[in-house]
Amino acid sequence: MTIEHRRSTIKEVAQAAGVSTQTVSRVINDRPDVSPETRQRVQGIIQQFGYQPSALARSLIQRRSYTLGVVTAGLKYIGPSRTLNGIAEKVEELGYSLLLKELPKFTANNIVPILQSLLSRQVDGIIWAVPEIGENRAWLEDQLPEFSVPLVFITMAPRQNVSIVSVDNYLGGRLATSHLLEQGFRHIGHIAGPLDWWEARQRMSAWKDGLSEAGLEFQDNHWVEGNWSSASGAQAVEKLFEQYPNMDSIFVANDQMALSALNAAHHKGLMIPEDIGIVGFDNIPESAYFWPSLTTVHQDQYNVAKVAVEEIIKIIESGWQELEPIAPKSIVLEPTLVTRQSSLRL
Amino acid sequence: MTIEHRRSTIKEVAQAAGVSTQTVSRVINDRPDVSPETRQRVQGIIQQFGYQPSALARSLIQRRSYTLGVVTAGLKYIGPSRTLNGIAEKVEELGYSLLLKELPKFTANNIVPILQSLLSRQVDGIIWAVPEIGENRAWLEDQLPEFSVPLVFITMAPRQNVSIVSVDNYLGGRLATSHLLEQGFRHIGHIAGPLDWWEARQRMSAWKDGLSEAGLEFQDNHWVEGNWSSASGAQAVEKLFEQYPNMDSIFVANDQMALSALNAAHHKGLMIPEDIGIVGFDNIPESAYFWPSLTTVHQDQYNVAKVAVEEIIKIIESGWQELEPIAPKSIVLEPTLVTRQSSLRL
DNA sequence: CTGAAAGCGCTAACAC
DNA sequence: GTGTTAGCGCTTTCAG
Repeated sequence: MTIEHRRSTIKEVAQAAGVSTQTVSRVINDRPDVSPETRQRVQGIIQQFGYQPSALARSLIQRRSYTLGVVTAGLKYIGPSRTLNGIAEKVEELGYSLLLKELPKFTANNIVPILQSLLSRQVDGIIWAVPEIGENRAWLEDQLPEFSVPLVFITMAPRQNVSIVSVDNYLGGRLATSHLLEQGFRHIGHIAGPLDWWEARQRMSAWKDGLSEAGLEFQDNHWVEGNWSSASGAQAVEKLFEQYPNMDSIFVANDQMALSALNAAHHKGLMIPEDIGIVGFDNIPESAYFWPSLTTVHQDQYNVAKVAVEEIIKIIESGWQELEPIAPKSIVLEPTLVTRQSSLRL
Repeated sequence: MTIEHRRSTIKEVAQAAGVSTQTVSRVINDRPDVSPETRQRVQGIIQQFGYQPSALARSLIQRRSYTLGVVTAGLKYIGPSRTLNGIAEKVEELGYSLLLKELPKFTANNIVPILQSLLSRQVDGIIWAVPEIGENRAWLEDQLPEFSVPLVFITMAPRQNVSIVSVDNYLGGRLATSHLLEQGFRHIGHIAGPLDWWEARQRMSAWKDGLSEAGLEFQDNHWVEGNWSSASGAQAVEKLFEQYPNMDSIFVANDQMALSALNAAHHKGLMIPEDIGIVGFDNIPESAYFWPSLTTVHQDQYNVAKVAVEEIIKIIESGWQELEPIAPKSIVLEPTLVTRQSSLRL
């Protein structure tokens, strides 16, 4: 089986087999109405020519490309790339292809051309895997009603009439906070993610609510905002120690920043978890090998992605079979707490 | 500007504007031979209809899709996803689209269908971003001669008549080893990556050569093989300490495994870098915040990717303009050493 | 069971 | 400047 330099066409195959192009079409589409002999002969020629039908021509006439568009941003971060990983695997598994667009910035606002580009290539659906930040969902309100293909969002605040698959970030924050309380920590600080991120806000609210339900006072200098990076975490933790001298533990909004918190504690000569307990968020693979190993909230981005793909393909297929349209819904997956040395003092 | 539910066609625009489809075509392609008035009228209708030409139909007739195929594997790892990040950004910048295929395994052997699928969608070129492992380049020998579109590989051993963009892994390994020697370490162990990976072998050879050029003996129990993960690094370093008791430093083939080496040293109560020096490879962003901060070899996967995209597009465009074909070449980028606390004892 | 005709949405090549 | 014809590679529809 070789890949011909000049790809052969259905016409050439038909001529060589002495049949019409429709007959070849029937063979490659496994239609029943071809005599066994004809089918065999045609298949022989197909093999011999290394013939492969043009997905392009097919998409054009069938109005269906078996291709999904995926829009992402910040692939250099672990979260988005893990998500893309899940999408790519699941899509492949279900026999679709993937057209990838990466936004130059998380908050890119001229998304119309991106969408146009995807639609002009006849994608059957679009997965929007860009985190919800600031006003970067504003376009949704005007555009969605007249949108021509199914659209599924990954990780954003629930909305009416939109299909969404998310991890419950609020629950994750609650798990982290409760755990620290159970371990006897009473002065829990927080290093937040950038608060224009929906996810960061969710985690922070959970921390606040966790404190207040435990009857603990919350002050504005008990938390500092970071930007997810280890570098920002280093700055944040420094400031937090200053602002909150009797702090005995920190819930950090992601593992990279938590790493810096561990690092800062070492520099100060503090013992972890005796002097200061630390809990992260994400459960990146390395977090089990931090020093000490990091307690963190496990969120399965990979699985979120797979569920999103299943959902959109379900919607696509149902539309194509003219079945009942599937109502948009929010699917929320639950994170879990992974307890390790950085917080366990009981 | 709205996205119409039913996408309009060139024919509809032509009718509405009272011209032929050809004229509309000229307008959307910015051809000069249209009168200003006609052009304006047509553009008005285009705006009004929200008309967007079908990239599919265009690709079909022009035999050119302005789409690149990219084949990757192991997106859950930092390296491949960083590479994809660079590819996606550069491709976007140059006005192309990206069709993404992720192999289920690094060593998947039935790559013909993958290639077929890409070619059947008329990609203008393919970037092969799967690491070279075991025999997973075997297909190249038979297939390449008759390959119909440009193909550029990222990170593999140089070969005749193949376009390749790589980081010089051997040089990286030499930088790491020399640095440890300069710092006065004389008993340098090595935690290798999986040796069916070309990159892992390069790094290891450099370590061996570095030792022997310094007149140091090398023994087979001075190194252990890992699989890039922190978990494997933890096992490897344990074994290495056993096998090589008077070891005073380790060159670890990537940062994740180096993290485990740091961790193991802490557990053993060893001081870093006084008792044991450690150097990693990759320079992941977190490595600056390990405890202590990690000396490592910086390889710019992002830049490799960008160069690869530039190269393939250069080849594509030249082919299309019927210029001199661009000869395949190997482009090798140089890594640099980033010195931090884990190895600096002078 | 098989083929001929028409056309998906667009553009190349030519006419006028 | 503009329109007509033909056709990219395939499938749909309908005739036989």
